[in-house]
Amino acid sequence: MQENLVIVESPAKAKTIEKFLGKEYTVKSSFGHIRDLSKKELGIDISNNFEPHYEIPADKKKVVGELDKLAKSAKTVWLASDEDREGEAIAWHLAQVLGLDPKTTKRIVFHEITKNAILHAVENPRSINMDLVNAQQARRVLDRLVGFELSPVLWRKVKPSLSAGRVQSVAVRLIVEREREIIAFESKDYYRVVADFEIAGANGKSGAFRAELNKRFATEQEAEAFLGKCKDARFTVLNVEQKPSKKNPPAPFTTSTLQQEAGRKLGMSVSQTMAVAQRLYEAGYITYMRTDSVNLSNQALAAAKEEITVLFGAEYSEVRNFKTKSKGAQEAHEAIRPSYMNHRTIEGGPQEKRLYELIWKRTVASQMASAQTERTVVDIAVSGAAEQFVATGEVVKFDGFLRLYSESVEDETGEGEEALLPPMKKGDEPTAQTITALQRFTQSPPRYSEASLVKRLEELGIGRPSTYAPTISTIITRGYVIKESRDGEKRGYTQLTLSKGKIARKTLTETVGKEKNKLSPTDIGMIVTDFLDAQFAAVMDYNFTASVEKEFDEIAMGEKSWPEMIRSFYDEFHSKVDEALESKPVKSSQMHELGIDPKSGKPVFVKIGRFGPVAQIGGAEGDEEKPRFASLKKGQLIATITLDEALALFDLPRKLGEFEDKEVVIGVGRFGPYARHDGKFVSLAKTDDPYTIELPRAIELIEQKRIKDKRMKEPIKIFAEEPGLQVLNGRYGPYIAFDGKNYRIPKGQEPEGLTLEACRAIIAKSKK
DNA sequence: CAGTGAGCGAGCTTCCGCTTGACTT
Repeated sequence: MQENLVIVESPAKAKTIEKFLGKEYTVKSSFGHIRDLSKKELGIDISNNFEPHYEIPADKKKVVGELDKLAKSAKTVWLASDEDREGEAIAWHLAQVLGLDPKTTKRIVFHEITKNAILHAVENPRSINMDLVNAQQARRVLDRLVGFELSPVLWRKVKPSLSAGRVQSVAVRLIVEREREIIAFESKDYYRVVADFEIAGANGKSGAFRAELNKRFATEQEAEAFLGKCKDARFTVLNVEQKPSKKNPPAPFTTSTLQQEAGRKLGMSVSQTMAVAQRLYEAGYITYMRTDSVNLSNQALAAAKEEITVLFGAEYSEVRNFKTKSKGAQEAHEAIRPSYMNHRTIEGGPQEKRLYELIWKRTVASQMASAQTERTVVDIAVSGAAEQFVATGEVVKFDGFLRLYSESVEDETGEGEEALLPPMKKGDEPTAQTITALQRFTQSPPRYSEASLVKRLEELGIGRPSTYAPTISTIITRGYVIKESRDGEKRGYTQLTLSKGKIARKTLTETVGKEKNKLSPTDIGMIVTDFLDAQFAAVMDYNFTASVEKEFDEIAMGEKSWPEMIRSFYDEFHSKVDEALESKPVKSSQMHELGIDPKSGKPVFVKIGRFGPVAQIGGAEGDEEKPRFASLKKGQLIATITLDEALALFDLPRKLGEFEDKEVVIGVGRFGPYARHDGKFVSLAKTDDPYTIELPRAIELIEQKRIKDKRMKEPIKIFAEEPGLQVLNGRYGPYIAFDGKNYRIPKGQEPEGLTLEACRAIIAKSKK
């Protein structure tokens, strides 16, 4: 009989802890929650104090069965789930399901996976904190009520299969509101003036530097007038100011900041980042990746200090403790950090390596000295003008953490580069080589990226580290939001240059609005947001989560009863649900007229049709002829599409001509632009434009596809001894086909290198 | 799954947070 059973949430954690605890302890994992409200029904008895009905989901039965067996035969069961609301609830559900005796069941917690922390926890067990459990039940019940009452309202009033919830609906609202700001934004132009100066140095060598005028001009005329004044002006250094400044390293990674930096520096999506981090965690390279804590264990602090001293010298080390700023943080874990500070790199795929290195650098940098810089600001007067030029320079006196890491910023403008300035003093008279007035434009706020949306949600205290990635995928799969890149448009701008006493005017072009993987709302996203906002303002409020969190905290402190808290929310909420069910359905089929089609003379409409947003020519009242339809492209909105854009949609499908006596047709389908020939589809390349592509190129694509298909069908490997066994290429990668059945090849095995014995082993193994 | 643009209307859809495999050809 096993003396002790310890139950944690994660299997990787269980493995590590088992090593620390020795032979008398078996450590198992619950794989997260083991019970939940029914999947199909509400699972809450509203008239009976919101009594929840919990079930063990089908995919948890096995784990629970195993734990039950072990618990029955153990003398002491230790519940070691995380120390937060959800962890406490997991412990309670385990105690309930496994029928554990409160007297012999011990609840233990630790924030870091170190031998000392765990031994200390084992020496200081407590019992389950029911107040904390109740706070979790309140959270769970509230989310269920909101989600399962709002969603059916949407099915009835807007469209089937839609969803709404405390987190996702607010996430969509953020994106909708940002889009509306962008639509309403009117860009204004202005002129900024930059001068390239030269100044004679002490040793006869001259130094060059750049300065910007402290005033921006509203019109070209004003800018030109100023350049005119500069023609014969004298430039005098008025003031030189030097100020030391200090830059501190950023805190170690949390889930949210890791997602942001991996997005910006490595171009990874939020879900990619989490998948790679999961692999690093399972391989033992990093600590747990779903955390809101910036805390590092003492052991980690000491290891970082040692590593920094070895790599850069003791003067680069500075031990720092960071404090969590984000709302609602529960801090059950450490920050995301390398398990071993002295492992600068790891074995693994390129993504694993890069993400690990990022985590390593960020963690180590957080324990490094501040960077010391000296900023110099020089004001330069212009004779005959009130404006002044300002040159700023920055010299790094001591690089500190910058030697290892600098945090990136989203949507950098690239303006205001800071360089080293040549020595100058008051009264010096630099000469202006060229003075340039550049037309610039004010910019609309940027669309959210996945990571910047996560950042905003975290600031609002909405969602948890484990839900950021799933929330994004939910709002995309529901069709509320799309992730899209835009090429941008060309725009001309004016440049005035004063050089050698003459002003030259030039028009240059630049690309604006180029975006990669940004989030924007769909028409349905906008309609649902407006509907919910009008009917359920309380839930859609950005502070809703924060205010219910406050109440959950009061429940956790034992100051409030959870059914009472839910009751005071629910009664008003439910009456709003009833009201909304009485309201008129949202007129999603309402048509907006864009204008007249010049070819047919008929009106052009856009509306939400059965299959989404659609443009329509004709079909006005009294028109006998059948209207023509064309679906809007991804990213086009009913609110903003122009007549020309709508008309362009009718140019597809296009017949290009014939190839091998069969028609070649270009269209745009669910998977993007395609060429259709002889009943087969070939996707166009990213560089091909469906509106301009010509027959020879389409034939090229069709022939390429044929070669590829043929290659796919050819077996990777066959064996003379066993002709029925083949290694083939399939949709999901290479696999083994044998005796009418297919077998996947385990990770880490090269399909080309498989021997017949190895294949048979794989088959035998999977048959078990 | 690569178009579709009605009128019999069944039965279905959905939340947030904790955690990982299982498994498609």
